[in-house]
Amino acid sequence: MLPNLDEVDAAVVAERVRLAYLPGLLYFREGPAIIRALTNLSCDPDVVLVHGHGRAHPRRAGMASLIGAVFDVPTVGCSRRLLAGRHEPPGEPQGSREWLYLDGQTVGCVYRTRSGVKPVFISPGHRCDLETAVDLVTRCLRGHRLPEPLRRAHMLAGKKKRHADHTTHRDHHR
DNA sequence: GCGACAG
DNA sequence: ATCTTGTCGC
Repeated sequence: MLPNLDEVDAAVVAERVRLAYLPGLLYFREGPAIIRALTNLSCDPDVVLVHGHGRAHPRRAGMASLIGAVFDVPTVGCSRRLLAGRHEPPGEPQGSREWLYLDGQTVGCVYRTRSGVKPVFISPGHRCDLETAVDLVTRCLRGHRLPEPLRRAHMLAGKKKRHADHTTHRDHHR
């Protein structure tokens, strides 16, 4: 939780993906697992930071937008790569930012979370505006490229996957 | 037709 | 995402 970023709850699930990844259709592939994980949380979050885009999507309906709609919870999208839109390159110093435009609309922000690394793409998902989205990500930074909640989720997911793979590939299962 | 293309 | 060699800074 803010402002210390202490972990107050966590839920991790392991599911086998059924669909191939298609740009713009990530939700169909990974949405189900995310929904299940969020359902397993003990506490309901005030906001969900999603590793993916929100409004910065060809149809303005990225993973963050859809996950937010499912639970009617505020969501913020934060991605490492651009999916749609155009922008000027942000300055090198940490904190430098540029708007992300798509079809004449400002759909996100290209933000340099730390100097020397590629910027991240922040866009509001559900029940959130761009200003608030950038503010949330900013307050979740701890000197790394990605905000702490996403790094934490990544680590937990990796742990879960390694354990699942290990368990599945053991001989004494046949 | 060519390039772009979340995870 | 996953794979994978090499380099850089705390």
